[in-house]
Amino acid sequence: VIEICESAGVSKGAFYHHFPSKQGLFLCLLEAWLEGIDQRLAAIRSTQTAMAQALVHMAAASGSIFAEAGGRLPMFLEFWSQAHREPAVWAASIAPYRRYRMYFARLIEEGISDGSLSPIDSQIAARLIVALAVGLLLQSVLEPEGEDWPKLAGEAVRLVVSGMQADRG
Amino acid sequence: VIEICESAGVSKGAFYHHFPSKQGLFLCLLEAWLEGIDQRLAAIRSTQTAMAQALVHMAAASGSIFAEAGGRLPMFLEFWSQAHREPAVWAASIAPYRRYRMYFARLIEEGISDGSLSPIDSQIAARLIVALAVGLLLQSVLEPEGEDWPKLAGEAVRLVVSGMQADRG
Amino acid sequence: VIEICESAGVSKGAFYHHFPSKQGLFLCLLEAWLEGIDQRLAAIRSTQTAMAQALVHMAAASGSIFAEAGGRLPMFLEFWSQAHREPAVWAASIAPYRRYRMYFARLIEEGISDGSLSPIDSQIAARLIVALAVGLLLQSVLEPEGEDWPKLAGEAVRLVVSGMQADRG
Amino acid sequence: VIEICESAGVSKGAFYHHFPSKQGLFLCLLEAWLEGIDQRLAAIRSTQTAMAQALVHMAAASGSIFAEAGGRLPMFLEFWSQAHREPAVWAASIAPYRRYRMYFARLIEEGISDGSLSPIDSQIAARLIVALAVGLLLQSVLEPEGEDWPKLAGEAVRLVVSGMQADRG
DNA sequence: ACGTACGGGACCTCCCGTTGGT
DNA sequence: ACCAACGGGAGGTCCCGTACGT
Repeated sequence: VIEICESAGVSKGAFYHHFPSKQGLFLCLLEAWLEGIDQRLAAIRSTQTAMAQALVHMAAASGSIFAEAGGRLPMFLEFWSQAHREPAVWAASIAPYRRYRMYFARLIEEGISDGSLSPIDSQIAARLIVALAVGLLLQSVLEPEGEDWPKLAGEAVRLVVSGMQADRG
Repeated sequence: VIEICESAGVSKGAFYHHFPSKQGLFLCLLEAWLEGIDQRLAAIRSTQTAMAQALVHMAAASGSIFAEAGGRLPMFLEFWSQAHREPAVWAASIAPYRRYRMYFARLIEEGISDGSLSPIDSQIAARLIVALAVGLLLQSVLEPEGEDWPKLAGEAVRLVVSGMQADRG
Repeated sequence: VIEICESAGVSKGAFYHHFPSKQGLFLCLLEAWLEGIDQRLAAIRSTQTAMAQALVHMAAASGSIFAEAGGRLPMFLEFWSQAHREPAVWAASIAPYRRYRMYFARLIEEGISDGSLSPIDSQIAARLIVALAVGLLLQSVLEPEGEDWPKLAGEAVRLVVSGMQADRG
Repeated sequence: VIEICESAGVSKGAFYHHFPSKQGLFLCLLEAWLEGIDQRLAAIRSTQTAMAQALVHMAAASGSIFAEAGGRLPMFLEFWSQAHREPAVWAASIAPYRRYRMYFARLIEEGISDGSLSPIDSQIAARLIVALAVGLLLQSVLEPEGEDWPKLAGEAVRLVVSGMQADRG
């Protein structure tokens, strides 16, 4: 907290006037970050009619997400490793996980409806997408250099979508 | 550390007699865990001729891996969050990543050779596999209940392999 | 201080506009409280001719004093504990003690004069009265429920006055 | 806590190795203090056959109690003014109050049995005794100089016992 | 090999009082 | 008269690792 306040050029008193706790700040930052991601995803979704194409575009356009993750994920990892014991904070921290799972499940169902995807299990596919995204984000944070992560994400999702189109159960 | 020692029924003195530090213990645990995984992967690989099938079997047989991962989340989080400060931890964190990436890249190349997979980019596919595995593991430890993770992993990998077979670039 | 202000529905700015400090408020409250007590004691005293009866009536009529004391415990504790560090607080804490001691000493002397009390040491008796009053007040705020404190105070003082009448040194 | 540790010549680490919290230390000290008082009271009680005399002796022999109070009560007052919000600590802090009330109530009942006291309400009389003791202790702490508190306590209790013997309800 | 007591220091949180503005 | 934002610093707690004994 001292470090944060010094970076921001304010005092600890000011910090605790604006945030109920250190975790309160992190939850705010998390929320703001995810909101930005949501907006970008929604924007991409609205420009595409076929869901299969929308998913691929989302991955390919994930440049800003990877760029931001480099600065934020480490912070959140540290936060989570501390907040791990407090149920309330913990619940708020993993809620986004579930949200994205539902979000992508719905996208996939729409993709099945519009015919751009095979009739696969949307829940499984959504977990796959989320796991892939999280896994790639983690890798990118651990090895930020020497790899074009957005491009890799695009290719990977293209491959997965390819499977979603080909799969016959 | 105290918590760990109490769980084990020993004292801190005994702990520091066997391990150089807390991170030292975690490194040991990680190493032992990965070694076990390696052996199981190798065993599965040796029973299958077609690589595509081997990958699916690996995922489907991941029950013990998921079981062991449960409760290890704090360790992972601590590792990841410290990887940015301590080079030793960073090295230990990414080494397994690299190893599995190369391992799966080779598997995929063999799969392409034996015709069970399309001629895709093995590096990209390997990263996809690793990211998917890590992402699913993370999901499983975040929500350990109410889900058959090994089965889900099997389905997910089947979907991905399906894509690896269908993909034409 | 924040708590006080929130209870009052004002802000800290308003508080420090009206009071020099937290202790300043407490001094005001103490003063106002004691003033009210003084008036009530004087009123009772004026209705009684025999001092022994006056004392018993004062105790029996202490209902409002006990009622007001309820919830003031934090204030008393803060006062007492700070009296050792800050001379100003110390002075404000013991002044009422001294005043009441002298007040009751005079009452007792008058009681001896009018024959309603034995010729006891008025200083000692006054300290006894004050100590008893403070002790009962403290008990009442520690255990506000399940006890009729004014009645108990009346009985206790009757007992003490009984001793003051019987005592032969 | 820093202050305490510096006085004791140990480190904070050592402190929290021996006590669960600062309040834990205070509760230990309180317990030790009260235990000493209990022993002295029991010793006096055992040397006297008539309870009325025992009470007077207890008060007259309270020199060590007053002497110790000067050093400890301020500490406990400060402690209580902080622990005021925590129910568990608070309960442990006021329990002695109740214990002494019961203790003296029993003493008084024995005094009534042995004929050295009139048949008064033992509960009321016990509260009176405790209130008197606490009130005198508080006064002695606030004004440690210029007064022979043990002697005053002896005289006061003699007066009260006098009332307990004379009282006819 | 193992245990107890301890050192040292970081960390979050709290809270009184001030300040500039309205 | 009143308020939000803030400064400054004390304070309790936690926890990794060490020292010394057995």
